[in-house]
Amino acid sequence: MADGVTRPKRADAQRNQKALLDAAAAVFVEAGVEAPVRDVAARAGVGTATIYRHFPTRADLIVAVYRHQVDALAEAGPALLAAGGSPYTALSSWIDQFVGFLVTKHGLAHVLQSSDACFDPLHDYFIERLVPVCGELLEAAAEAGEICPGQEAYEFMRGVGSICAGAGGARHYDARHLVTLLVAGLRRAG
Amino acid sequence: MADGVTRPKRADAQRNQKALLDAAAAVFVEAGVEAPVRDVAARAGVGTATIYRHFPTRADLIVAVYRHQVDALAEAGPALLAAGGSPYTALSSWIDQFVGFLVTKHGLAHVLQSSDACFDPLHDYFIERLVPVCGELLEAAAEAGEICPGQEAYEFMRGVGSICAGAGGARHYDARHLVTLLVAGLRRAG
DNA sequence: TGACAAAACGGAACAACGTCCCGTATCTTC
DNA sequence: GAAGATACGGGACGTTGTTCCGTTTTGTCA
Repeated sequence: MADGVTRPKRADAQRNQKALLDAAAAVFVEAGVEAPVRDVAARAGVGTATIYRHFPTRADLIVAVYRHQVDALAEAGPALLAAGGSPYTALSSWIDQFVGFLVTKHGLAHVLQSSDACFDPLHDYFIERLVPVCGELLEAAAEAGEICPGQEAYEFMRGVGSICAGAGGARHYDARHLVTLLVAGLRRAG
Repeated sequence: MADGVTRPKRADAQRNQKALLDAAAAVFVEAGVEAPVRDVAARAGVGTATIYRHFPTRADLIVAVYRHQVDALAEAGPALLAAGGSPYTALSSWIDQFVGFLVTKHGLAHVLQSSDACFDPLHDYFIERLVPVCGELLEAAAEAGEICPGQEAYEFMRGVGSICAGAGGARHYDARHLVTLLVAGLRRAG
């Protein structure tokens, strides 16, 4: 709160923060989100301590890199519902978008479901932004009688995330297909 | 082959191997299968190199600890099919047993789906023993018209494993329930 | 029984990584 | 342009996986 009154960051700090974000985005693509901190720092041309100053935990850095995309996903949910198709179709499409997001970010799904406290900020951000949206979609589909009611949104999202995490470089493994099974299962099992 | 002609291991080697298995089983319960190698060695009262001599990779140790239980699971599949219930019920029960096995072994599901080459022996052992069994169950259920045909056993097992891996200490996450959804999805989606 | 060679052992050593500390450099403000 | 606050850089420390090498234990054969 009261963003305006806080003194602006020093120019070099702003520069380094941007350099770190760019470097992290590039390194994450090449080596996954679990790439060594030193690599990100080196690519940004800063010392290792600087990365900790700007992003106390790795999770903070990951959140900063992907915040826009997560927000876009969060906004896509209500849009799909409002688009007029059936709620189940909207749910299905949204989950598919979520899967598409996760499987293209090497290692992201993996750390997302990690129980390591160091990733809590990441976990919390995803929960805060996406679980409510998923909850709306599930509820709408349940009210329309398209799926069995009572499915917890958090649990479901985590299940989808887990299935995506299993995709890490495996052949003969189609996360999209398995998630389709999971979504289809909502129609039948309670 | 020709087990009889290979010279038996030295007495101290046999002793240490047993001590390591016992120690590993205990440490895995307390700290998960990713517990530090030093901890297992210390609990067994041996040096760190000894553990590598007996079990070149961590996966070899894990396989040795859980081999009996995996074998029992593999044998349970045909038994369930022969028991007379519907193939879908047999499949469902068997998968439930698999889930029960995984969720009680901290971290096992997690390393099972790891892409780290160090876990390949573990991965391979599970595939070799369980995928064929799952394939039989899937095929039987498909032939009985209870599920859509064409589901790859490996992919399905891996999906179940991934869902279990997501359970690592999370509250509000019921791996069994999600797997039930996945199994139910087999009936509907292709 | 005693000695010798093979087998196995133990702990130190090395490398990779996450994290933190402290002396130094840079920036803002006046 | 000087002073104080802010931020920086790279080295230091702790943890873990893995390997090397001098030492000990074991099995065997005289």
